[in-house]
Amino acid sequence: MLSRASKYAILSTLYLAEHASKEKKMSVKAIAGSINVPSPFLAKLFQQLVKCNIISSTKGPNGGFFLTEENEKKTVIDIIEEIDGTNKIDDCFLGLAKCDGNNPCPVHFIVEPFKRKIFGKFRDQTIKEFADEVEAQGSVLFLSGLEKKK
Amino acid sequence: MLSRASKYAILSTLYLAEHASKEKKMSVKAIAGSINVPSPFLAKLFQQLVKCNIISSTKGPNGGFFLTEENEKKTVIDIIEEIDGTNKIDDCFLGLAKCDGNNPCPVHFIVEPFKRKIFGKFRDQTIKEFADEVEAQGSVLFLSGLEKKK
DNA sequence: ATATTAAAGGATAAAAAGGTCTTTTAATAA
DNA sequence: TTATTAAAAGACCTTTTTATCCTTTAATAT
Repeated sequence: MLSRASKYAILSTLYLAEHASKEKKMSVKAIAGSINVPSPFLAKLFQQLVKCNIISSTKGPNGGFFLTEENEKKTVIDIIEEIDGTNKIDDCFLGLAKCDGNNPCPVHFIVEPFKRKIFGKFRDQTIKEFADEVEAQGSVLFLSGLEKKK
Repeated sequence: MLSRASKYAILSTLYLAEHASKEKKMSVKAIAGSINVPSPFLAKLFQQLVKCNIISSTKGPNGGFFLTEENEKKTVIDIIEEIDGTNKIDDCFLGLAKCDGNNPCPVHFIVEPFKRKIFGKFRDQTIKEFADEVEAQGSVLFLSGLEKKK
């Protein structure tokens, strides 16, 4: 459903929202190390995210990545659409080119409500809101290994 | 979530259940043509499915693929596990290596009920039962294009 | 100003997934 | 028993995805 690339992008953007700020920018390496993602790959993804204004960066000493208030208003759907492309998000679970209520695949009516729910959340919650919820609920953002001490 | 290969395998097995029988075997080409799947690729998948006794085949004139009563008792999960491997089915939506109630990814509690529902169905319904339901509900099995006339 | 730091950019490599083709084997109809 | 048919087997090829590396550019601390 989601490519590994967009999973990385989502997790690291949420991580940025939680741990970085204009005053405390984070380097690719630090983030990649924290959430356990290959850093050169993440660097590429971040280039893309900066270009489309989902995250921000500055170069040089004390440079790094962070979110502006504008960035914080973006959504997870924005990330997915940027990385995976608009079209792929809503693909039929069984691969039918045209799958809808009139033309349902064998699991359409099970998958539909789930999609509605998760993409609704991804669309309606800002990154900031999402990150706050993640923090409040103690959700996990690192792919593997043990949590890094704060 | 599912590879294209296992999507093809599921759709074509359901198609077999509905349209083929010991008396009326179907060739790869016929099936591939009907559901709009590349036939050499489907041929490879069918080899695998025959080996693990999910579908059956005979060679020669009037040969082809069909389901025995034993085959009909297999499940969609059996197909997925054979094609994609046991492990991949239940992967975390956001790619966490270890994602569960104690260690939830940010969308765990949305994804969990969906997985429970769809994999429950895939596990508990036999291919035969599933195919009958598909037929009763008029679900679509062809990937693209128009339905072939019977 | 200059050295240093960290992102940007571009080129490439490795791996996985998806897809094709040709030869061999086995069943059967004639 | 032979020609024919259709699957089995195995070798390839292509595209996409994932991942790495090296050079350039731009901040900034000194």
